[in-house]
Amino acid sequence: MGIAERREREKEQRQKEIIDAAERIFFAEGVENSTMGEVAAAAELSKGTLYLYFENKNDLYHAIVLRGLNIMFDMFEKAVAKEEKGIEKLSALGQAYFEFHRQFPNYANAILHHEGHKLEIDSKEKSPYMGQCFEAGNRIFELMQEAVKIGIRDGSMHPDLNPLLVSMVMWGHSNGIMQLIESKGEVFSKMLGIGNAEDIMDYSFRLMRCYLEKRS
Amino acid sequence: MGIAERREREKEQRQKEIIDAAERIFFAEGVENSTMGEVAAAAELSKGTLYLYFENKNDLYHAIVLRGLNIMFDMFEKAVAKEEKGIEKLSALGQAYFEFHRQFPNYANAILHHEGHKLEIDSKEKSPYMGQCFEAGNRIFELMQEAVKIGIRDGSMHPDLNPLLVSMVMWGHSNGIMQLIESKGEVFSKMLGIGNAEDIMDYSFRLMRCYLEKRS
DNA sequence: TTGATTAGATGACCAACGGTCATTAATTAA
DNA sequence: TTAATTAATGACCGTTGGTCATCTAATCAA
Repeated sequence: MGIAERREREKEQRQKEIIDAAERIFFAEGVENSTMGEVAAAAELSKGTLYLYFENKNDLYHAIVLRGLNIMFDMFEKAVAKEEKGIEKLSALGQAYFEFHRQFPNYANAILHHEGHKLEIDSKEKSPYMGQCFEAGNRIFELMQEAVKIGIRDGSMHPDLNPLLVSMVMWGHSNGIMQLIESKGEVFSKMLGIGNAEDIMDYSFRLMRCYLEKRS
Repeated sequence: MGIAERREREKEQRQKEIIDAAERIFFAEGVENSTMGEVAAAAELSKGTLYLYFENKNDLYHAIVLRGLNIMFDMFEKAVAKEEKGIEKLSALGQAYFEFHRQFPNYANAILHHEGHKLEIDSKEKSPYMGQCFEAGNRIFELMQEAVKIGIRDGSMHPDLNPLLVSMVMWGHSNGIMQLIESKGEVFSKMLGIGNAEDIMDYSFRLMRCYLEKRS
């Protein structure tokens, strides 16, 4: 029964090709300024075919976001693995976060954009890829919580910290900074003469470390 | 020569009425799900008339954002005025920020959404209201910087802090947290049993205070 | 008072887009 | 060879942001 499997592989391949094409188009012009027709042309398919593989434009977009989240998760996993102490794990996560934005700015922006949209709990409009993004986000989130817990246990972090809350806050803070850099970084650096993205990100992480470290 | 002035007043009145109508529509359904036709109907005008007062839908949207930014600025001004020490001014700013979100969630969301969009330095597409939003944002930003400078001068804040950078970071962090609450707050509180928006915001500000206070 | 001038308002109209579906083409099964 | 199933198509649809020739009414000049 090799035919069914081959069909399955071909289907996945097609899907991958469409996402590749969508990345080229969306990243070049922005999602809002891109049309499904353009993506179809880039994938050398008809527009209707796209809808055999994705529910709608937003679903296709979330397929790209999912790729980004998976890359991010891999980088985060390696970051926590290479350190022993909890506080250092978190510091490594911060570096990995920045490194991800440096290496994959397009995926990073896609994620930021995705984060900015309200996620209904009983989402009427939850497309398949949107759901997968939600789960991928949760995995990343659990990675952070685990690091905080370890940090509290090994004494490198303040014992009063609430792992869940502090992870939320760190995630929010990091994305907020990244979004600020992304949206206004150029304006700030040209008008106010402050450094590049790296400097600002670095400053932010240094400040964030203040509230994580065990205060003597 | 009262006619020209009356005309001017009437024009401003019409504009105000259109923005009022747009708020009703946009806030109820979300900008993306609202049409200019709906706004026109709500304003009891034809669609074409809207374009005599606003360049496009986005410009009209930014007129709403501008209202929000002006309210925020007023609240921030009062907040810094009522405290003496720099660190307390900043703390009051944090409270005012949260209070703004509590009192004007619609304006707050509009601002968050606006913050998430890239601002080109030589914006080809800078509409009138978009430009005014940029300036209003700068005024708010200067308010924060001033508070940090005062805090450093009066010794209530760490002397090594860079007013410009730390204001940027605070603004980014705050918006990041608010966006997280807005987009995932419900999910988190229902799934993970953590508190409401106020708790999270409060936790965030308490942590942020760690990196502002003078460390002994 | 009246005709000319001007500014504001209109809504029919257009192009572009996301999304659909009856039809066609190709592959597999009988 | 034929029937049945699956994949792909592109003409088509409804909606939307935005435009523009036309109309209306207030203002002005005489």
